[in-house]
Amino acid sequence: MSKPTLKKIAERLNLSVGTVSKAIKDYPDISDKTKEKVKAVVEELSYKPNKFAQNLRNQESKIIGLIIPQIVHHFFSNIVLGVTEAAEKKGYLVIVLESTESYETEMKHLDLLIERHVDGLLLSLADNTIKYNHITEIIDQGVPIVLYDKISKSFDCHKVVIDDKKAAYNATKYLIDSGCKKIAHVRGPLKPQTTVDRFLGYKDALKDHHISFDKSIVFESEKISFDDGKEIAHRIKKNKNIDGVFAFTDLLASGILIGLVQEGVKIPEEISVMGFSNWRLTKMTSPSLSTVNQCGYEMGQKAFELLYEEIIAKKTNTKLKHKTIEIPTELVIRNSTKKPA
Amino acid sequence: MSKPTLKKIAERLNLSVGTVSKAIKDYPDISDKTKEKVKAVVEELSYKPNKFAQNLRNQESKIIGLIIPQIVHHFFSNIVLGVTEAAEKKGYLVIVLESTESYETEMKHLDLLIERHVDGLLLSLADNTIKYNHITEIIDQGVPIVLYDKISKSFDCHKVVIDDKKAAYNATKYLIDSGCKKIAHVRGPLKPQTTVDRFLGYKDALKDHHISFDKSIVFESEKISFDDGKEIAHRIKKNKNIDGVFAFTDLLASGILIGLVQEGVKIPEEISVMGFSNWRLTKMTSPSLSTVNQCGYEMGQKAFELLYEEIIAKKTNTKLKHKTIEIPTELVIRNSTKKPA
DNA sequence: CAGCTTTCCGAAAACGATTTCGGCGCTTTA
DNA sequence: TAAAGCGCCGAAATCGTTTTCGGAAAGCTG
Repeated sequence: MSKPTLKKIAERLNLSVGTVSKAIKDYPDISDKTKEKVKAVVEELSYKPNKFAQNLRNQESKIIGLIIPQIVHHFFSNIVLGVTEAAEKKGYLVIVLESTESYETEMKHLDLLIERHVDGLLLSLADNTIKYNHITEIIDQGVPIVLYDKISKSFDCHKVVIDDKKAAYNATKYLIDSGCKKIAHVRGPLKPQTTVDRFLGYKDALKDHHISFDKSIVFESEKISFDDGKEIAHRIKKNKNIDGVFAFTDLLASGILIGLVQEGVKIPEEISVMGFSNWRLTKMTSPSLSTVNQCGYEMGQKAFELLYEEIIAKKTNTKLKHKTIEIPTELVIRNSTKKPA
Repeated sequence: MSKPTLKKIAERLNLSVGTVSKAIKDYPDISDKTKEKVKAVVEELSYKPNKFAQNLRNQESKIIGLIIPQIVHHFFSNIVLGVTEAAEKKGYLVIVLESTESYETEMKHLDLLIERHVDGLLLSLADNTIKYNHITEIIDQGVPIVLYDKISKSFDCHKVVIDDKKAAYNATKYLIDSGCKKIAHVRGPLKPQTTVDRFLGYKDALKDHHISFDKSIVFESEKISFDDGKEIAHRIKKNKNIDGVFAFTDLLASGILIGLVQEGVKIPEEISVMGFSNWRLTKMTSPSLSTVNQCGYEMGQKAFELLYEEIIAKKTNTKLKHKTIEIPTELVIRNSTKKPA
């Protein structure tokens, strides 16, 4: 009738619960004969150990927490997928919580997860997180944690990142190689590391190819919206010399692209447009948008694998050297950029 | 030092664990004086009850399971968000698992969640799920479950759906009202209820407005891809009379839209295009795509609320009449459709 | 003051699984 | 034959909380 337990199996076989438990887990001090008997009953009743009891006894939940800035976002939902699948393979389930880019909810959700005794945490910092006490506290408590995507160098743990600078460098280089002489950059807000790194990659590429950096054709978008992109497109068009645009992210890039098209600019003949992130929509604009692919799925996988290392290290009481892994990016060339000669 | 427990508080105050527990939970048989003393210590040590022990004792996990066809999808990730936030308000956390539209993984993941003793389940059926034994078993076990989006009428439980038929009716009606005389429909595969319902809504709208149904301008897309849409656009263009298209989903609709534009068709002057779902990208095509908005967030919220009812009903041993809630949709009119006179 | 009700608290039994420790009975060895 | 060894199993503590039941002490009545 009700759920089978060790006790019931034990009573049925005239054994003690301890013996049954050990038989199931193949302890060497149980004879093969009783092991067989026990396993037969286990099979028959399709016994599954009670997770609540296991959790309490073993002091582990086999659950990890994943804090994500916004789930409604192609890149991030891919991360969720990568984490979940990697975790499942090792017998872990995942609780996902949004920080909505807010420091307060980040803290609140971190607390919620700690309260639930998650075995580990995966965290991407909210944009307005500038104090890290809540995180160092967690580390001090000994809870395994891995940072991904938006990280900080202020503390020591495993990290997984996109090499934004290198990716931006390559994107800009591609524009140069395809003949662009005056390449504008549309960047995001000042603070987040990602916007800074992409800007630096852009700058480095110019420098390495002897194109002088021109501050006046670096546009800053505060809101990073599609409409913002359109508005910036207008300003770009006014500057007759610009023949290439590298945008901080696809949302902006697509706004710029559509904006330019609507103003009658020929893409890519007159202006090449390059985005960043490989959002789903980039395939569907016309012309389709060249961009940089960030593999969220892979990032999620790697992040979990590192976390798993931490968890094991904690169990076995070993200290780990913390590393920072870079997930490679790749250019996805579509029709918004000219082909190199 | 280590985590505070009831025992430690009890020892410190020379009380028994039972008393401390009851003091914290404001049992009437504890004097106000001891309650105060206990609560002071609780505050001081910032005691949090151990969830593992609570779970075991109370036989509840305060976790619900959410099975979703594909998380990497605007509509579904909004559902995740709606569920998570509603659950959080009631003290529940959510474990999200993908079925990837496969019957086998749906079963596997359901099992995984049951094993973890989730307090309830939210499920959207995979497309190729045709047997329901695994679900009726769960219902028989007494696990609260609510079906959302892709449901089946084969068994009795709370359900939350979009009224696809009505929504499709309204979308088609809008095309008719704006002057379209020959409206094509691009539908998905035969089986899923959603594609059938949308098709029926389309048909009904034609009938109510005395437009004869023409089987030859109903196109079926097996893969439901952007490229499929483009290919169908080609076929639509060949049929000189078609002046309106209602597509099963935005992905197809955008493929059709872009396909038609590339073939030189003027949108919406020559052909109006209407999508379904209000994907993010619909704002960004040119022209932007008119569509039907499905509010995933709201659906997620409602689904959890119903599940919560079930959970409470189970606790209090009451039987519920099961209902099916319809989440309203709305037309989002952009530039791919003519304005009604 | 006997008998009664309150008021307040403690003991202890759950919830199930895990693991240590010890011990019984049998075999081996000197 | 006594000592030592080994194979096999059980008892019991433990994880931390919840809740029932009972009982001691205090207050109240007639």
